[in-house]
Amino acid sequence: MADIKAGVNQLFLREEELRTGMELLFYAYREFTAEPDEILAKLGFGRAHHRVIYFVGRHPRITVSDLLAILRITKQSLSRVLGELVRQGYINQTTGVRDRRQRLLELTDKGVDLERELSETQRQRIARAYRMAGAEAVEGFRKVMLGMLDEEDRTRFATPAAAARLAAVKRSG
Amino acid sequence: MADIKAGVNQLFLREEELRTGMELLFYAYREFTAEPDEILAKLGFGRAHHRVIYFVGRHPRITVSDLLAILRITKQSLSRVLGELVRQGYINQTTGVRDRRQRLLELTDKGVDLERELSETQRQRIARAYRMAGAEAVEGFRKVMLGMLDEEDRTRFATPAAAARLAAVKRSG
DNA sequence: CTTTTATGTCAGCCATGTTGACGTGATCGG
DNA sequence: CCGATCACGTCAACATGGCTGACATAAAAG
Repeated sequence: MADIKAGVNQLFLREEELRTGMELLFYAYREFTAEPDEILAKLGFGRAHHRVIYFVGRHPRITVSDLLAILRITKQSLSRVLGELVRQGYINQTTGVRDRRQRLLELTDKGVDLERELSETQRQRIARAYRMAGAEAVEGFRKVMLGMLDEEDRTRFATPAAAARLAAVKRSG
Repeated sequence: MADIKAGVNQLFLREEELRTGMELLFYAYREFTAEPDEILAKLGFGRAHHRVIYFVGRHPRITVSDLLAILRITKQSLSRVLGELVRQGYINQTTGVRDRRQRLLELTDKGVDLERELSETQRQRIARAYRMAGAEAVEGFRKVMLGMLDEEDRTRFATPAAAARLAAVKRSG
């Protein structure tokens, strides 16, 4: 009897704990995107533009295919926002050297400026959270977040060196 | 000279660390929503329906205003999805007793079933991440995630007791 | 030389957010 | 008790950003 009650109670606590985790993710993500969204709106851009600018900034000379794999959207969806960013001078396209079918993407100076402005508030938010929580908590945060990813994506974060090697192999324009 | 180099390097490490955090959030959220989205699509629903079902399930007899405050969308946007869910028998509306202007929302049995099905994969994903990371890491995860929220939202998670009291006061239909 | 690949483009659809205007019934404050 | 405010609903129009399907071109690969 005591055993059963303990079991049920533990199950309840467990579910409550998991739902708290789900909600933390929801609220954190919502607030994480709110501030850049305001800046973007003034430029006539949306969150999709931000994602493109961010990942092109993060992976200079990335190919369109690789960017699509990160974003997990269709090329038609990407082309709309990417096209605007190129036409308005935030992103450059250069033909790949090794493979001339590729269009390698990179931020212009204007693009770099915008990227920094957009991610500034986000970096500050994370920096604040890291400071408040402490180094040990940050390590725990990373472990849990990594555990949430599928195996495939986890490799992206395995070791910076490994990720860099991977990226270099795939690029090599 | 050595001091300057160290400073610059530390700045670089710090920014790299923050960007890794940003990306973890992006990838985790993306994968977190992917599986429920598939189930929803089969029913002709979208992620917006999921959010409504989730939070109504989480806060039985919640008012429309309170739900709007959680979701941070307009009532017109909410009414579209909420209306569908009510018409299709996933959610019940009952007139508030203390304040007859209110429409208190709660899941029907059908709604509870769908909610469980939708959140099942998400709970599994979090449970797996928690197991892999360990109890101490989970505590760190929670600390960091809380630090990402604005003060206002943080209170929602302060202590379960406080949150329950708050909710009870606001409801009391 | 044929096939596959990387990319682009046109057209149309859908989900979900927005603003603005307006209506109804319930509550509240003076 | 009456006017203001509040909770909620609804109609209309629009924007963003996903999607599918079809088709085109140039380069690489076999």
